[in-house]
Amino acid sequence: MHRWSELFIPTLREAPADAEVASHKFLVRAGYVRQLAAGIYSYLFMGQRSFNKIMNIVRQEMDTIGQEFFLPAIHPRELWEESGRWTVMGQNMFRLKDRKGAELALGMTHEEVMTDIARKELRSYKQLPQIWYQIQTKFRDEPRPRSGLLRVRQFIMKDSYSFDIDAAGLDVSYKKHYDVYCRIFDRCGLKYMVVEAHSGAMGGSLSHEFMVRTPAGEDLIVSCEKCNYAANMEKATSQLEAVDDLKPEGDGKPLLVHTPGQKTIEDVARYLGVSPKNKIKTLALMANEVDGKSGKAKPRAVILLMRGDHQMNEAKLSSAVGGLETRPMQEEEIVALFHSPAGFLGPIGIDWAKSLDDGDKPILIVDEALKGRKNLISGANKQDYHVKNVTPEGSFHPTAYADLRSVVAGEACPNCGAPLRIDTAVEIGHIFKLGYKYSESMGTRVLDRNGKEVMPIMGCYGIGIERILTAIVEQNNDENGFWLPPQVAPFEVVVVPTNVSDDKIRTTAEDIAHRMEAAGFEVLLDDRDERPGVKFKDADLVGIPFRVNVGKKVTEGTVEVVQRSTREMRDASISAITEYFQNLLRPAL
RNA sequence: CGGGGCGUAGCGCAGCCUGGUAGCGCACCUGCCUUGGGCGCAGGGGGUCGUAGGUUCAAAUCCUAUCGCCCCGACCA
Repeated sequence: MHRWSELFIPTLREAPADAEVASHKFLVRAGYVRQLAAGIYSYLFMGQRSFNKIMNIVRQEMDTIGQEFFLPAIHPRELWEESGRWTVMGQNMFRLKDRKGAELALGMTHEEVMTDIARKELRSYKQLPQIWYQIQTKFRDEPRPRSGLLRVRQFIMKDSYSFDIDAAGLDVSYKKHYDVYCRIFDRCGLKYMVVEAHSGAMGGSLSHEFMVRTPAGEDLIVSCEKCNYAANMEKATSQLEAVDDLKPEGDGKPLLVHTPGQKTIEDVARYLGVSPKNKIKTLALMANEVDGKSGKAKPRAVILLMRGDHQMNEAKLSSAVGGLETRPMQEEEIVALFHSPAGFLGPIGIDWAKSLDDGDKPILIVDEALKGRKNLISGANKQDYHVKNVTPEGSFHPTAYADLRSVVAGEACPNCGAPLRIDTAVEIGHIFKLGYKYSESMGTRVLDRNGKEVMPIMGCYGIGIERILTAIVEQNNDENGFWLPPQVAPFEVVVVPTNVSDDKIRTTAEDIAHRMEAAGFEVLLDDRDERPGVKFKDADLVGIPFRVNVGKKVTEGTVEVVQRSTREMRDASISAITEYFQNLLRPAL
């Protein structure tokens, strides 16, 4: 029997001053967690019970498609050098040395370790497919931990990895994860959405994120009001309304116009009496290209053209340039390439690369929204001058077209045309087709049915355990506290005798708690000698979905059952209390 | 890493400007009282004022350095 009087449930009347988001405030106030350092938390009794229940759900569902492992948290440097991520991960990886001076890292994720097992053990297509998973602590030295448990430096993740003989096999493993993730989040009582995600620079072909809408979220997701279209901001697109092109002026060839002192898009558009939609925005960047052979970084100019009223999206840019790092050009670099000061840049008159591999020539990437447009206005690469009659493919030739533009709320859904909305959200799960990256770099090979050596194709799949709890709290709270669904709550029912000095009330509460526990319910008996108000406030705070008030009505043979989420209160018969909760919590049985 | 803010009792805060050896509410302990929404009364315990150095007869208070935490931004396969 769990007696509140004997447990450590340190509830607080006030939240710590540095807690901002609801889940942080309430998980601390409810005595679930305590902070040890920035982004590092201790999980106390109530928190740990809840995490255990969440992990059990994850484990049960994952066991239907995969096998549970438990891998080390400490990894040798050499392993991460093989995949190339020892350097790629940079400051985000916690690193340490052992007494002999050997370098180690705390695992941020486990592709390397899993792949190491795979390459050493897997020999034949007959051993595939495999899905291996674990529930393990991950370490990431986040530049800025924040929002309580939402962005931390040590956290629990369920991560799994699939190995398949071919892309069709990966499709199956991927789909299995997709379905299992839906079941897991459904069982956790979450309202979530699945969005197409930016698959990164690592050659991944497909990726979905499982997102929970909440103001506390750090990610932006775009979704359609009408159809089921949903995508990460980094991936989202929209239908654009057609724009009327300007009429050609003069002979239709590029025409120099004097625009003294007019530098910004708005200035120029106003000065020339046109819409920014007919103006080309020129963004000048430098990318750091790493030479495959020498390993040396060399700068390469990357110029972007966008419609005047559009905003560039960093992640889309990153995809467009194959993951190269970019930075804005310095003034001297701009002058060197365009022979013009910033503010009057344009694509005309420069020898652009024909492809990304075209020597050292500057790269010109043009946003899809400019494809097919005519008679635009761009800078003239000359102080105080712009050019009219600029037409892609006619006046200049892009290296490539790409989607570079950030979607704006209210634009039309690419599927159905209804308005799109943009919300902040928390990522609770991510599934990802990895492809051959690790098989390739770390040398995993098996023989196919023809006896030929082939690389297995991989997928990786993650769920943030803490984020499930925090997302639920973000979704289910009011001014008094929060409520968890019974499947993930530390207790299903809290039994509250209003006055433990009253023998009848106390013994009835004891009896109810014992009978319910015997019937298989997770019950917390609040046997503290406190005033009812104190106990009710605490009961409301700590996330338990049902409360049984044992009070004066015991003389009538009844108690009150309160549903935390709705505040709905009903009388229930003391003698039939276990049946009451059977119907409520175990309806199938 | 850039910008801002904060470190005084378990939690929330005042005191600092104008130096004189630390206070309030809640929590905690004891007793009485009370028992349906954080009751009441009385008594009590607890703080090297983040740390180190400096100025001064005297530093929570002024100066310097440093550490930590929070927020905004950058970053986040």
